[in-house]
Amino acid sequence: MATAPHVITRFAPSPTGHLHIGGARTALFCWAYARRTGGTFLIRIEDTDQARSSEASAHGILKDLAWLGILWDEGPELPLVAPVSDRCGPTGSPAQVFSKTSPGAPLLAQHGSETRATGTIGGNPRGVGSFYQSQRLDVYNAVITDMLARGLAYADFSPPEKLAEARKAAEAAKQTFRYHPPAAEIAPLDEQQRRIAAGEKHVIRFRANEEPVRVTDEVLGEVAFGAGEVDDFVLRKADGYPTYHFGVVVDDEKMGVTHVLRGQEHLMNTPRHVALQQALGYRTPVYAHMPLIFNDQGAKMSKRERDQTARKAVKDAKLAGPPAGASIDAAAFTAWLGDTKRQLETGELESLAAAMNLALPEVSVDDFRKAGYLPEVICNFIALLGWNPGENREKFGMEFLAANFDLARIGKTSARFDRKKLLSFNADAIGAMQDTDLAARLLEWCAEYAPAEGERLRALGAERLALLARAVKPRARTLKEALRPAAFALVSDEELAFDPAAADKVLKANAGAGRALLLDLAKVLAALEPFEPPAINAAIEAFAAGRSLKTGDVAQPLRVAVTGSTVSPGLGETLAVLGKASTMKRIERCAAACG
RNA sequence: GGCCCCAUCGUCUAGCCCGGUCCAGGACGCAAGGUUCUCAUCCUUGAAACCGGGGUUCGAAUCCCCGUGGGGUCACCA
Repeated sequence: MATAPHVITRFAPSPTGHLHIGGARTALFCWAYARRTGGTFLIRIEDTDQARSSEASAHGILKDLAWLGILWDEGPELPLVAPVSDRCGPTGSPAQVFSKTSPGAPLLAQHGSETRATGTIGGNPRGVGSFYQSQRLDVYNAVITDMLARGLAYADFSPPEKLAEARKAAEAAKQTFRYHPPAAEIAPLDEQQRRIAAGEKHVIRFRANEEPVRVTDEVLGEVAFGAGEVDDFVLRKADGYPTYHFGVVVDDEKMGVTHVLRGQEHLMNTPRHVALQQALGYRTPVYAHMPLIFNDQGAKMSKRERDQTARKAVKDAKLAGPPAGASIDAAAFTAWLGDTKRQLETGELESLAAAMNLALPEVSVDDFRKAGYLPEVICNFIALLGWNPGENREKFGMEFLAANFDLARIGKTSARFDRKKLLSFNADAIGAMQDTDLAARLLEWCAEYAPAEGERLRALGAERLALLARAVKPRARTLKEALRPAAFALVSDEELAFDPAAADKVLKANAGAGRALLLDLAKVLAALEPFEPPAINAAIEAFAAGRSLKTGDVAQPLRVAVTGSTVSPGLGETLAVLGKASTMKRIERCAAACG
C-alpha cells in the first residue's frame, strides 16, 4: 500500500442548473473511491459556457453535495456547520450547510456524536486551483500558445454558419461529418498569428492525427476506436473560453487527477481526450465509465421528464391556458404546451404543478430533498444503481462505502431509477431512526420547506415532539409525509375541525351512542395518571372490556374527538402528545359540536 | 445513419472473470394469509428471470460467433 500511487479523483459539474441525481452518483463514487484508497477528492467547476453558467447554480450544487455528505478535500470553499466526524458521520448523518432560506444562519446540529462547531469544505492545499475554469483562462491560453507553435493546433477563421452548412450537407448525404481539412487549407502559422493579433474572430482547433485510439476502461474493459474517429475539434471558443474537452484534459493534468469516473455518456469523448493527452505528452488517467441511470421510459434520466409529466397532465386536464395560481405567462405556456422539446423555468414548472396539485418526478437532488428524502438514503440508493457490495447486502451508509467501494464491482448495465424502491428505503430508514433523531430531522426539513408547521412542532417541546416522532415513524415514508399523521398536533384545540362524515358515523349514530361513550371515557382519562401511552392504552382497553365492547368501539369516538378524523396514529401516543388538558378540551369541544 | 456500450424475475441485482455446488439467491413491487383501536407498521407464504440461434464442452446463466433488442454519442453544451 505504501507504494500505491496517491489517488486523486474529481467531480467536475457545469453550473447550469441543479445537481442531477446522476451527477450526484458520479460525485459519490469519486468521493468513495478517494476515501477508500486514502486519496484526494476534488471539485472543479466547469463554467466555460458563459451564457448558461451561474454562480448561483455552482453554489447550489456545492450545497447539495455537502448536504448529501459528499465532502471534498479540494475545491471551492463552502462554510459548513456539521455534525460530521471526519468525512462522514458515525451514523451517516449528513453535513449541515447554511440554510438556503436564511443564509448565514447555521442550522441546528443536534445529532451525530462528534460535532464540529464550524468548518470549511474545500480549499487549495496543493496550490493547483483555481477550481473555477473561468478563472483559469491564462492556464489554457499558455497551452494553446504552445500547441500553436508546435503545430498541434491551428486557428480557424471560418464562420460557424459555413460549418453548419457542411454538417447539414453531410447529414443529408448520410455521411458522418468530420472536420479534418487537408493541411493545405490551413493558414501558415505566421498568417494565423497575424490575423489573431488583428483581432479576427476565430476558434482554435486541435490538429488531430489519424491514429486509432485504444482506451482501457476499468468497467468496460478495452474499447477501441477506429482511425479518423477523432476530428479537429475546437479547443478554444471564439469567446476565448476553453471547450469542455480542452479544459478537462488540461485541468486533469494540472491537478494531478489519476482516476476519471464519469457517466457512460462520456465514453465517446474519451478518444478525443486521450488523443489530446498523447499530443501534449500528458498522462492518461485511469478511466471508469459508469452505467447510465434511466427513467421509466428506459432513457437517460433528465429534467425534461418533469416537463413531460406536467405537459401530459395539462393535456389530460384539457387546459387551454395556465391554471389559476400558476405564475406563467400565457404565451410561454402555450408555446411550451405545443413544443415537447421546450422546458419551463424551474419556478414556472413548480407553480404549475402546485396549481394543478401535481407531483412532479424528482430528478435533482434538490427535488428529493424537498420531497423529504434522507441524504444518507439517497446516497445508499444511488450507489446501488451501478455498484453493489455483493452478498445480498444493499443497505449501507457512507462509512461502508468509504471502506468498501471499488471499481471492480461497478456494473455495466444501465439501471432504471425505481422511485418505489427508494421510497421503501427511505421509509425503512425513518422507521429505524431514534425518536429524537427523527424529531430533529423533521425540524430541519420544516425549517426549510414548511416553516409554519416547523414552528408548531417546535412549540410542542422536546419531549412531546419525540413522542410525536415515534407515533409518526411507521406512517411516514418521507419527512414530508410525516406531516400528515402529525396533523392533529399541528392545529390548536380551537382550530381542530371534525370530519362531518366521521362524526356522523362514530359519534352521532345510534342516537349519540358514541358521544355518550366518549363522555364516560373522558371521566376515566381525566383521572388517569401518568398520562402516558401505555397507561392510556390500558385505560381505553379496560374501559371497553368493562362494558363488553370491542376496543375499536370506544377508540373511534375518542379518535374523532381528538384528531377530527377516523385515521390517526395510535391513541396512546396521540393523547400523550396532546397532553391531558388539550385532550379534555378537544373532547368537550367535540361533544358540544355533536350534541 | 456512422461509431460505441449493454443484455438474469415487472424493477434493482447476486451468480459470469476462475464452466458442474443454480430445477438460479436477495431486495422493491405484486398476490394471498396473519397480528392490530383506525391508518400504517410488522410477520408468514406465493407467483415471477438466464433475449434468440449457432458453436466449444461429458456439462454453459457462465466461454466464442451471429442475430435481435435497448441505450449512448455524433456542437464554438458540458
